Amino acid sequence: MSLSNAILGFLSYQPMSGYDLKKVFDESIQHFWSTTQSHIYKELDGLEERGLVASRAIEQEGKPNRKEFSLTAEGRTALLEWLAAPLPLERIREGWLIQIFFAHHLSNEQIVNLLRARRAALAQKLAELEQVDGIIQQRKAGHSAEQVRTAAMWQATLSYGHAHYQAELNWLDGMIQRAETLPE
Amino acid sequence: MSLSNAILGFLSYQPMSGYDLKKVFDESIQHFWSTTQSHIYKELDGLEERGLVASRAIEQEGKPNRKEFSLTAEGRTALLEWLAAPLPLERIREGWLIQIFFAHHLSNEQIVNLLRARRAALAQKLAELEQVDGIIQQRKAGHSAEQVRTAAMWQATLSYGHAHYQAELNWLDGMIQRAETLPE
DNA sequence: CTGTCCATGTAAGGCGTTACATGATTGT
DNA sequence: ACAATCATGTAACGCCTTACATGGACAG
Repeated sequence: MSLSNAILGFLSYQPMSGYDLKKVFDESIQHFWSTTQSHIYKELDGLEERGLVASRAIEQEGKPNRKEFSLTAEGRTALLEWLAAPLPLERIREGWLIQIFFAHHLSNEQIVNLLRARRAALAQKLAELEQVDGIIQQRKAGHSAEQVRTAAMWQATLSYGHAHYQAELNWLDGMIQRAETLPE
Repeated sequence: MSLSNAILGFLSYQPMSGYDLKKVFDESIQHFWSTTQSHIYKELDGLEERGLVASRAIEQEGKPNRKEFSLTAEGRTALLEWLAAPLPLERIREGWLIQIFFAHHLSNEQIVNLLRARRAALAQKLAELEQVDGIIQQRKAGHSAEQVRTAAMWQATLSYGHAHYQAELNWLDGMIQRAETLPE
């Protein structure tokens, strides 16, 4: 559901091939939604069957032919409907909390190692996020209402990631202290 | 991977049937990991094939027979190994951020509605978390090192959820303000 | 001459959910 | 009378990932 709507969203800007879509995914929403080429191709098939997108073949010289997809009127309607209706909350699903839940089987030192390793990985993700911020600044050039709105929403997804990583970092710092003084 | 290790984790306390496992899942880790009975049964089959758990049939009167699973020595080793090794970070995967990313297609009012709806849902989840806290207090009775450690880790998963919900709530409050004054 | 870009896909499998089937016992 | 609890599973499907296949153009 999310993937197909993301595809509709990108096609609302301009017609694109599956290959193009993979690139824009990686450039703009990869920090909160990743996907694979094969999945995109499959999903495009489904979308076409449902009449939400239409394709046309484009012959090219020196390069493989392209299959370009564009939004149909129904596709645009479906996108707008999906955008406007609040989604049900997905519950937290963090495999690594299972580790924490049963971590009392480990030594305090092992627990602290676990937490520190995660802290380091998280700090690196945060740094990567800053780079996405750079990309947004580059693209932001325009001043039309539409461009300001688009940039604001992009930035919102970034600050969401920022807030979450930062919250977890703080939690980890507190946990590391507590784990050090647990009765063995 | 996570589910099978969660099962091993619970079996490290005592032998249990698939039915029992579903209950302890719902009582203790449902706030960050949900699952279904059918999935548990399937996973138990796999675990038994791999020699990490062993089953025995127990006949009962007036009730359906049980199939009780217990950890084997290999199972215990596998659990301890899995617990001690840091897991790779799973990337953020929030379908609803796709909504936000393309929300510039909506009116400011619609965007604010979206944010407020999520805010309400989130506040309710937070309240539910507080209830889990009550359950922990009940169980905490003992004072042995083992009991203190177990309770501390349980509580840690709770405060993790708390931190995340609270961070998102704060983010939402900021976003609602910004969305109200976006150029249309 | 090695690797990356362009471009489209197939096949297989893992993880997870929903719906369904069965049937006795106990509580309201 | 009706629903919940106890207890185990099967079948079908959805979402997603990994690995694989193909092949020309172009840059180092």
